Amino acid sequence: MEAEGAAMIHVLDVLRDRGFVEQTTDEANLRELLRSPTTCYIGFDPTASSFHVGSLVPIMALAHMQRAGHRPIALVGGGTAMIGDPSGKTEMRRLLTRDQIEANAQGLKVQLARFLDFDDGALLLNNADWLLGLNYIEFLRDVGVHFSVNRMLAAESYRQRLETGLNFIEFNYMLLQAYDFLHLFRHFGCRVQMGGNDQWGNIVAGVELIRRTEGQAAHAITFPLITTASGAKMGKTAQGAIWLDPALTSPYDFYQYWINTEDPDVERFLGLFTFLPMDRVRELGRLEGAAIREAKEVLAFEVTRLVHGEAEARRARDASLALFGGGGRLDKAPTHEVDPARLVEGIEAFVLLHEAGLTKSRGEARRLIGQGGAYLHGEPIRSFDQRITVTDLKDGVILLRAGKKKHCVIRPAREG
RNA sequence: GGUGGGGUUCCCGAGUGGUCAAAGGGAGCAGACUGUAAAUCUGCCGGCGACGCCUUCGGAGGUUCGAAUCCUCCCCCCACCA
Repeated sequence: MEAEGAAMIHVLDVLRDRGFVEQTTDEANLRELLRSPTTCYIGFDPTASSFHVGSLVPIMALAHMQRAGHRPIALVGGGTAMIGDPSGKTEMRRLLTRDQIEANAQGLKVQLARFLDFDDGALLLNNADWLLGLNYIEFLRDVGVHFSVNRMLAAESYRQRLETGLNFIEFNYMLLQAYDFLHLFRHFGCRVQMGGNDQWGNIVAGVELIRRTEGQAAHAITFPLITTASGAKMGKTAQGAIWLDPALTSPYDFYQYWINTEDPDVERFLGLFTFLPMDRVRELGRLEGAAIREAKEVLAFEVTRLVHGEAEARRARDASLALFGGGGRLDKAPTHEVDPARLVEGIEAFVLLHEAGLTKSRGEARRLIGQGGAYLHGEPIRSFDQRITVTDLKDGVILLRAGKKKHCVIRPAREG
């Protein structure tokens, strides 16, 4: 790989350029280290069977590493998940059983495989493999000795929790994560750990542990906390998290999430969540006014393609264009089927709106209609009990809309 | 274990016998304005074929014509002390 090395941009610059880097340990040495193939890792919590958009940053970072010729390790925290990382969080996490964690880890691997090539060096490990068998006394003697409680208490990650209460099990989290790093260093020659900036203290604890026990240098790279321009956490909406699993968040909804990106975030997100060349990213970022929608379409399409594949991305885009622009196909749009017999009689609008999942209750549907926010084929529905019947079918479907963005295609169910 | 303070609708947080489905703020939703963006203004914001009915104020009982509000027991949380 060194053949084209001269022309290649250093990974660190790639990451920095794209907005991945918040802080690093001693940059000169890190930079030197990364000139040759290096093993690096990021830990992921198996607290669910799917990643959500918030995990895309570390996943992309690992992918960039592999593209640059390094070996990425995705470490599933099967052991640490049984404890719960207190970093930055105000409440203790609920503990999971081994079975749940195992099942979750399987789901995560499938998703990671879209970004990492496990046949070409990338590894998926589970720290339960070495943490669960630890002997307490030995651990205290070998690892515990290297930690100063005073320093741990000074760590930002523990400071907040000190005010509300931090229990002993959580207090040990830093030691275990440091031990993970040491283990990976010993068995896989891993020298770099990456993670969110809230992990800084934990990562550096590992770096120090390696230096003290092995006399070797290891490094840390942390990512900035990614929030939207208005301060919301990435991937969280009022409806819940945006998942990568298509069974939890449909490709259409996933695509819509990105289309609705706030203007000031577009360029930053293109850098973080796509592999588009930065020249192209900056070019798209320069678009202004309504033209910036074009950049959002590129963003939405690219991210959806990475996560769900080309075909699904196209279908999501088609459905989006069909519902919002006209033209395009409705195949993948949200759909609700009703019994044709009921359409002959007619279904009250507020009932149908609720059934189609456009409102949470019938009462909400009534209010929506009352406020003029419910539409039938683009026309406001006038009264809450207006009957929707077969005569409302157009091209075999009825298009309902709640507000500006929530659509549903009503289809008569086929007898079969 | 002791003492004191708490658990209210998605979140924060008022409310100490009726006027409470419960102030205020946030979040969310809709309309206007727009570009499927942001900001702003206005309205909505437990459920129900609905000017009424039903279910909510940690849980279970009780007092009362009437309880989120009073009493009893229980559960949980926090602070200080041990």
